[in-house]
Amino acid sequence: MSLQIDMENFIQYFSGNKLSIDSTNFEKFGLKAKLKHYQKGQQLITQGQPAPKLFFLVKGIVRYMSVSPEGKEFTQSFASAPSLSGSTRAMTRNVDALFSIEALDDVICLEFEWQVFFEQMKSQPGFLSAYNRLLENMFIKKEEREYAFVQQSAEQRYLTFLDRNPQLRDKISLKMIASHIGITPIALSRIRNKLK
Amino acid sequence: MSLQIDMENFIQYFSGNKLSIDSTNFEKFGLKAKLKHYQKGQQLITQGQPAPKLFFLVKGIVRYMSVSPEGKEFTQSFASAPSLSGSTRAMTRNVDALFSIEALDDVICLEFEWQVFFEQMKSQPGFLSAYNRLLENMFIKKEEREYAFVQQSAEQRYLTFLDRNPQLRDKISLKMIASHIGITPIALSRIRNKLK
DNA sequence: TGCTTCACTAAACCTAGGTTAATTACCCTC
DNA sequence: GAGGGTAATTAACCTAGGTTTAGTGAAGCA
Repeated sequence: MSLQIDMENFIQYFSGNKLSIDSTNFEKFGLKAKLKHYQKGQQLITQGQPAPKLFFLVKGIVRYMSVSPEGKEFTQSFASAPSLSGSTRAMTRNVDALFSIEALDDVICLEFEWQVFFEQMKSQPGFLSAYNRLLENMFIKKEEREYAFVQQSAEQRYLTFLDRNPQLRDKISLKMIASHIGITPIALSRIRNKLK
Repeated sequence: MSLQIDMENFIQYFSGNKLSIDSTNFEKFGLKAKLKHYQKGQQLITQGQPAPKLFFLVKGIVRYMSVSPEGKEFTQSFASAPSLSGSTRAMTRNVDALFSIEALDDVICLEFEWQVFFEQMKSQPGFLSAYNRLLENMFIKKEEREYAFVQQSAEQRYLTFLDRNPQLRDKISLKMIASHIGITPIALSRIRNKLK
């Protein structure tokens, strides 16, 4: 897989988010990106450590997860290629990451230094609007999740999850789904049993 | 309170968010804003209805709240002047609001049509960056809240709330705090009793 | 072939928080 | 100052989901 093709995907991705940049214009930017490969289980960023990087997933699936002081795992979200990935908080505020991003299968991605990326991109016409659009979407998703945690039962959250993420169904374990919807694997097993 | 002073606050607010616009530049924009007054209990936007407006709170406190199909209230958040207010989802996606915004005391605010506001502002140097910054902050807050709901007990969430919102403490009822941290007023009363 | 590890399930028991209902304490307004 | 609302508290009881422990089956490995 050539870098050229990856950049095409990247541009495509942003185009879908209403960013109009022609690819020649974009090429010089490509030089700043590293093409990386992560094996299943490896971490792209690590909880408690600086995470100044932005990733563009070309292939594979990742999971955002953190471990509480008491040792409980929580899965904030999943992301599958093609998509942008990284910790907004850690990148933009220059603080340590509150979660890790871990590869759920073999992952190929482009890696950018956020500060450099943002400095270069913010002058590109349309970039800031595309980034706004992205942030709005991210915010709206979190809002929906907040609502689900407070107003819905675990069973409802599980059904919603299945409904919205059919492509993940066979890729991730019950344990991960459970920690994403905020219950224990045992509780999810009970729910499954009840549903069938 | 003159409109002029309100615009000053508004500019000030954005300046704090790294937007540099000189006030003369801004004046022509001011003509598009309506200065509004809401009595305690009135709604700025209403759940289930279009909410294309952006508000700049000049005075007062509001609460974002929704009622579930089963009739349970949930308080998404509070906002006190000076700050921007509105439903990101409803404004930017042109859909009905999922929550209401209700005045908790007498509220004075500037009211903008989001579409017009955004169209005019997006060409102002610095505005898109300021808006990005705002969205990032909003997202990070929701992330923290998501984490709290999953990893913390109701008691911990209550203590965090008190800690972070000392200015709200005497302005809002126990019922509202309870519905904000995701429990019933009765449960919160028990927690208070246990704590004292 | 056995040994280990990990994913999932199942049963028994526990607890945080929900639900219902009663009680007090306030404000209102008439 | 008598009624009617609403806010907060308390107690009794209930339930969703957590915890502990045990068991099964598949995957990896010596």
